Amino acid sequence: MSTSPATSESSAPQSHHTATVTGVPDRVSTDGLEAKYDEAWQSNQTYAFDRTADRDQVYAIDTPPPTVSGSLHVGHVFSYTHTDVIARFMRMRGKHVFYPMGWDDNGLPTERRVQNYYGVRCDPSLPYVENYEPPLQGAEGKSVKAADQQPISRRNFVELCERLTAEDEKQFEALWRRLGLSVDWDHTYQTIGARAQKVAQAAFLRNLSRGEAYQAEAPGLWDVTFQTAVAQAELEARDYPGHYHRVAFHPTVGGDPIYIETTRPELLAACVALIAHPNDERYQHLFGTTVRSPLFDVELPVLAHGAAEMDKGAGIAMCCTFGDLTDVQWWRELQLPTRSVIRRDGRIAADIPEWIESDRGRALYEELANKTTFTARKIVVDALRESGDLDGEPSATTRKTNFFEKGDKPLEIVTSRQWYLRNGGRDWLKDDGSTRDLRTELLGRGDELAFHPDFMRVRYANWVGGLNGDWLISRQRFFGVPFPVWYPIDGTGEVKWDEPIVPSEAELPIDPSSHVPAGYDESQRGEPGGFVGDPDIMDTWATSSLTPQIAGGWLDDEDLFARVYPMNLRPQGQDIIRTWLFSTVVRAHLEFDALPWSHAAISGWILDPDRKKMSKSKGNVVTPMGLLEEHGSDAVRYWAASARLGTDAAFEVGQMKIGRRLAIKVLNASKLALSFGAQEGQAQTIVLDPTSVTVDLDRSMLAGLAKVVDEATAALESYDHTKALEVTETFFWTFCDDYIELVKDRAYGEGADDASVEVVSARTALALAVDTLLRLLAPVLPFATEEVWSWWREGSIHRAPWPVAEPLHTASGGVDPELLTIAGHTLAVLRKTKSEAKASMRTPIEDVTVAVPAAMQSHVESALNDVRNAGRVTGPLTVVTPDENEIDSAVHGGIAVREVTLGEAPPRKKG
RNA sequence: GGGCCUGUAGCUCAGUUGGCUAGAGCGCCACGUUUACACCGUGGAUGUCGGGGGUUCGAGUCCCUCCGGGCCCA
Repeated sequence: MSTSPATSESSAPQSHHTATVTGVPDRVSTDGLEAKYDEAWQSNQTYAFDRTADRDQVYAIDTPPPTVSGSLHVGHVFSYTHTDVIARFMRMRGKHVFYPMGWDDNGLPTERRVQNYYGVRCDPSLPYVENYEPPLQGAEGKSVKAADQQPISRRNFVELCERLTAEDEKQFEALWRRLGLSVDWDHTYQTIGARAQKVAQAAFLRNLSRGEAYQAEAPGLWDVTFQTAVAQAELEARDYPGHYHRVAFHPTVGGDPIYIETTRPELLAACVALIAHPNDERYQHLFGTTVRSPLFDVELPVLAHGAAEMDKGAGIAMCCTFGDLTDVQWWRELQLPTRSVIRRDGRIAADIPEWIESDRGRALYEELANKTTFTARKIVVDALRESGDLDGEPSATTRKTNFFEKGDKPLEIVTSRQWYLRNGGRDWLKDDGSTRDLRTELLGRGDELAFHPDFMRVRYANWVGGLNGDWLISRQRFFGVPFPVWYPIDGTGEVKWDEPIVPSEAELPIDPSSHVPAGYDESQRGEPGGFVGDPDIMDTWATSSLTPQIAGGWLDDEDLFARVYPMNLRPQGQDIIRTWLFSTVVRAHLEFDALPWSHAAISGWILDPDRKKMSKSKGNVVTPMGLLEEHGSDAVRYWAASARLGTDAAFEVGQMKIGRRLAIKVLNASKLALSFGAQEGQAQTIVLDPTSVTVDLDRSMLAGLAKVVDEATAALESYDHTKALEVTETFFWTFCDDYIELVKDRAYGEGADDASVEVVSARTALALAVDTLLRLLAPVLPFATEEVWSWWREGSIHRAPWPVAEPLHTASGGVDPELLTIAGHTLAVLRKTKSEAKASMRTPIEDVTVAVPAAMQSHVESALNDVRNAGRVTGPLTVVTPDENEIDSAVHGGIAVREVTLGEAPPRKKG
């Protein structure tokens, strides 16, 4: 290995190289290569980014930051390998690859883990404590009760997070290094780190100043467990068991009761109207009239709205504040009153609402106050049953209900003041009265982005087209990036939410719970005439949507940023197109009016043998490190690289074994191909001069190789690593099984010193082929190819130029690549006669007649000497022309042995 | 209910704008330890291309329909 700092080798044609073969071991092995080359690559800075490179020479990758508090699984290894293959290809193409790695330590998983590990809880109202030491260390597994957790400031909490995740990061990095990711480890970032906070806060303030971020008091989805608002992108619809209750409402003017069916009778007190479809014949006469609710006796209008489903339940629904999103729609479009009864903790509000006037209604409500929805439901249903307003008994049903993806209780809808970021989900009427169609603009960005595979574009378009609101970015949690705003408090103690005080960008990052806005001092916090910090934090995606900016040095290192942004590639999974990919496009579009990257490579899932998505809960999850140790990194990479982008792949140990075999074959075949001219224990010089290749069979092989180079290059250029691997691998096996076997004898010649043209032709062709094949395989098998490279070349193969077909085309002198195929078929039929005679391959053929279709005869003739040697033909080999009807071209191209006389196999050597 | 992907050998998958007799690897069977390789080599067998219909001289490929699997959105 060269110890000089890595630079790209000159892209001079490989023909000018003279290589000295010195380090071929007696026995080759893939074992230990990972540690050996990880260290070499690190000390040689093989993957260091050259930050003097201009933008057009740079290939920048916006790597998905894995969640550090989680654990890496096989799926990570799978998709990260796809990215690394492209990174290595681009690097060999002469690009300066910017390939940083991030750690996602922002968000609920880390928050919970820090709480349990250290026995603490974040309370932003507390002051920062220097040199804080938590009560517990490594209490993981035992869940610490909330009451026993020590409350600490947000800054202390973040510090503990960084302390805990530092360990995780080390483990993650060790795995990535062992896998052979060509990441520049000097460029790492964290999503809760100071830089990320600064970028997230600055981007937010810019959004705010342009009117892209705004606050609104609005009904929204709310998780009662985590007590935070939840965005559309975090929803998950799940089947949830419930019961239909048929409940009677009574017309104010008297008459037959009207029955509705509801799954949420506990919301009866929050009912604001009954609503049916305007075309529903059954309810025409009721529109415009009023009814009284049972138990609570509240007078309610009967209204018509198209969103009422005629074929569902009774066709008429009770509209509450708020049972579901349709209730919100009705509330907004029909200007209905707001009658909330559910608190943010999911319990029924304590105070008796003023709209309930009857004594029995108020008495019943008192029973409900402070109860959970579950208990409240029982009370209401019992009361309905008693009053006779429940028709029949509740009937079981299953319905789709919205859940927070990390939660396990159905979401409620509560009204709260929240921050929103415009994302095209809602019409944008600007202050000056003009409108902006952000949705169409963002759909256009989706069209602009090159998705691999292309059909993934549809998922983006469907999501953007289906958005029903702006992006809710505030969360009522404590751990995360705080909103960098304060609010003035007027003389009466009223908080002026509409007049946020913002810091300058230079002050960022700030925490409004401990920093003080300019012009105030700490004593004024929370006081009339003073200020109060925004208590909320940002949605983690509000930071994660800025990874290209965070990794690229935006606002801190504008020189770097100009060289790497916008980036070239966003690799990720298909599940987060709606979140990570889309939100990143939104931020880049708003801030820079451009895409954040030009390509998106979407990897599929790993499925277990039952074709189910592999998951931890299945219990049989293989640890990635164990996998790499068992099979070797090249082998695991081979398995990953065998699966196309966008396609789910089976977890297949068999495929890894094939990869391992390929890696070992690369070592062994290269060892042979490079050592024909070697003297025992001496260095051997190989001149990689294509003009030395003079024999037609050798030229034919190079012609085939040239085609492979073209195909593999074209495939990788279009992000089809599978195709590139397949054509390369197929050729490599032909090279081993046919070409090497055919030329072996000639390449040995009369010994190492034999410099006859035929011998030199074979040796040179072998070396050129090894040189080319190693480069073609280097992105998938970085370790084995680097090992071979170290035997005879300078520097790292991973900084060597990607092969080009032109010199190989020239060297082939126009010889048909089919020649090798046909010579291979001829050798195969000779082997077949021995195999069928159950004879050793060493058995000499004393006399043989081979039928060769006329069109192929000249090719057979030109390779005849090599064919004879490889087939151990010691006597006459007669070529005859078969009749048309005798030719079976499906078998060995139509070549067949007619008559054969086998000799006596030489005696076995002693083992 | 809408959208997207998918169904090819026992298994995992290729199969280009429709074009000769549908391929590969694994596994399986038989043979063979030849100075690169037993973590090996050589040879062999293996198909209702999910079903049905249509377009075409010709369909694994295009169209319709049905069935199965997966994902996303209602």
